[in-house]
Amino acid sequence: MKIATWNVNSLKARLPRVEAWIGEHQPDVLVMQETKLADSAFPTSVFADLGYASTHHGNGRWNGVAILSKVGLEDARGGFSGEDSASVEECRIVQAICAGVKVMSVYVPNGRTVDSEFFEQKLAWLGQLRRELDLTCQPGDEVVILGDFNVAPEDRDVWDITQFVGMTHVTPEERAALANVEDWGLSDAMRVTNPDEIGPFTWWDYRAGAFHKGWGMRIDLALVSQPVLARLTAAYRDREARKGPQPSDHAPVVIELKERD
DNA sequence: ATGGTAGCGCTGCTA
Repeated sequence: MKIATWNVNSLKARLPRVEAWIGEHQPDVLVMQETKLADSAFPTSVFADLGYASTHHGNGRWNGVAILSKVGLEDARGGFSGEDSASVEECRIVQAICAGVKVMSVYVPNGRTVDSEFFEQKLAWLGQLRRELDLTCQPGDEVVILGDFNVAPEDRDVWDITQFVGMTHVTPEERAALANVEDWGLSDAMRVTNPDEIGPFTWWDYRAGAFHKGWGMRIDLALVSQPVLARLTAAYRDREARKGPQPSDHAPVVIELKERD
């Protein structure tokens, strides 16, 4: 079972590349972030023609998350489960059961600057994500949270930590909020399969030729529960997808799971 | 060229 995540930075702008990527990589499940679409504009039929059931949670201009699956899509639901969560959620989470695996597509708030209200909202959002796990499932379940976390878990997950003094994505507060999610019972799949590497990076700024200079960050993650970790055979990012005309600024991350024993 | 680029959508916001 191949599960992929990709922040597409506008599905309208990226649809041809997404279709091509699906054709080449044939994921069983593909989750996306930053579709920037309203639900009514989501190209359900395009993906259906490719063999995928889909669910989308978006308002239009900002954010927007989706799940595509050709192995079943049950109990699809957008937003957090707790009451009064709509204001904090902002069309940044959608989930479904795909072939018995609880799959979540998340787009964690950017945080902008450490002294802003948006930074506090980012930390609160990650707190809500932990609460969602506590409320809706157990660590012994098969759970995968994939998406753009906008947090680099370690210093080696950015190209030059000295460039990040006073910046978001690397602060102890953000890393603690991410760790609090992982402490529920999740492992960072890419780090498990690449224990000694720098990165590998999944995002490069469009500006200043950052991609070609290697100025990237590893902020797109696949967090897996222990039963999923036991099935994990590979985790990687597709750097090729960042190349060529009109790329997203993010590369897809893929995990592969063996059949259940 | 003294921030840069991309997307949305039409003015500036978000990343």
